[in-house]
Amino acid sequence: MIKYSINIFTMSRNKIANEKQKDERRAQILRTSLLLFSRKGLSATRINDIARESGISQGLVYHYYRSKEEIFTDLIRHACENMVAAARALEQMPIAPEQKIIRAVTVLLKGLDKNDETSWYYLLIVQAAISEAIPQQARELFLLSNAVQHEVITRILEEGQKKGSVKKHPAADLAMVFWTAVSGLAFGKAIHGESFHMPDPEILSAMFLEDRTFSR
Amino acid sequence: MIKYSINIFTMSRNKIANEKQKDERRAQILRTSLLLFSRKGLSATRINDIARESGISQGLVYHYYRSKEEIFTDLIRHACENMVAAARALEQMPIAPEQKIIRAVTVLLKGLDKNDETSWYYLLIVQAAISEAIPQQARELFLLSNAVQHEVITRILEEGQKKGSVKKHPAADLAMVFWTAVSGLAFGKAIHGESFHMPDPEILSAMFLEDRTFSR
DNA sequence: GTCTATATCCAGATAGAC
DNA sequence: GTCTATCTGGATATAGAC
Repeated sequence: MIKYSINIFTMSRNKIANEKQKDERRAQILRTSLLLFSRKGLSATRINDIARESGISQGLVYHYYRSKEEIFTDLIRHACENMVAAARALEQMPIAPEQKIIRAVTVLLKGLDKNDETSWYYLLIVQAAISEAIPQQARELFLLSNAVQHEVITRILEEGQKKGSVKKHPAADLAMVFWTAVSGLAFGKAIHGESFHMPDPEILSAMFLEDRTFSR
Repeated sequence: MIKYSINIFTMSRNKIANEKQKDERRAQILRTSLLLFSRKGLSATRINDIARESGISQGLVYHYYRSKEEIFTDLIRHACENMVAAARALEQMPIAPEQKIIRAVTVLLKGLDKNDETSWYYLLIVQAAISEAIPQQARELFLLSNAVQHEVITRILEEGQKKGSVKKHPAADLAMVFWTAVSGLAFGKAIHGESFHMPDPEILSAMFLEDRTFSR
């Protein structure tokens, strides 16, 4: 009883510390899971691999997550939130539409090229997109963020078409080719790993912009 | 003894019939496996699923194939052989390089759009490419055929550049973007299924060819 | 919170009857 | 050739000691 009451303070501090440590552990599990999932996919990745690579026991993983699927879905959620946030931020920028396109291409290519968590996220999304054997929730998150990204790029392209800096194909089609190219690159990266060298962003941008956009 | 000798003829005929039936069964297993692998990937596809979808028992699968991996590798081999053969055939055609590019784009897009075995093969290759958890042999086949395809397109692009019909970026880079776009489309197809509508082949071709190639 | 041990389940592969 | 029944291994998830 005494022990209990005099420890309210201490407990409170410990709780905070514990929460912090718990978050760190979770982050650690997420990080190694991200790497493994992005390389092998959900169903070929073993909880055991995740535990070993995280330097903890298999049982402990279940202290932080209820299942492998939950880890996966959590990662997809983070990935999607980041992508959507980036898309919205891009759209809000006070620059010309063609500059937004160039910037989007540049940022995406750089992210893919970096060979760190950022690129792993792309590959994870590729994994999630491609297999039917992923959690329902993860699939929904992915499709939603996909739709948002497509809409944003479509709007930017349309804006550019109005002022004549973007090629005149239907904007939705162009947007589709845009994301197609990006996923193709993520894909190339997934295949060839570090030896894959990204194309010059200009090659890609040029595919959507009118030539004069560059020459002036 | 008698039974044996009088059956030499019959056996011979049966053997032929059996061989034929065996081939059909194998083809049947391959077809259903192709569909399943292309949708869920190697490790999420169960031998049991393959058996059920093929209308046979699980045990019987092992009469025709030694393992799940063998089926997978067999499929990849077929896919790669076809891709390489198509690439070589394209290169040999007696038409202008820019026409070869247009034709390649058209054929690839049509194949992806068809929603039959052809498109499943693309998706299978995507599956194979993306996961580290595939048989070594399958990976090697894939990388080899990839290299060949890349070389073929590079040569065609270079040829076109000489006569001025293809854009002047480094040919190897353009070729990479070419295959990147194709895999991106396969990828889009994998995600959105039948609702995914392929872009006009011209949009893609135009990304590699000089404008005058179309207008003249 | 963390580990080890273990229960449970499921999938790949085999054996053997028909 | 085909099936059913079974073995075996491995992976998820849980229980319980510390």
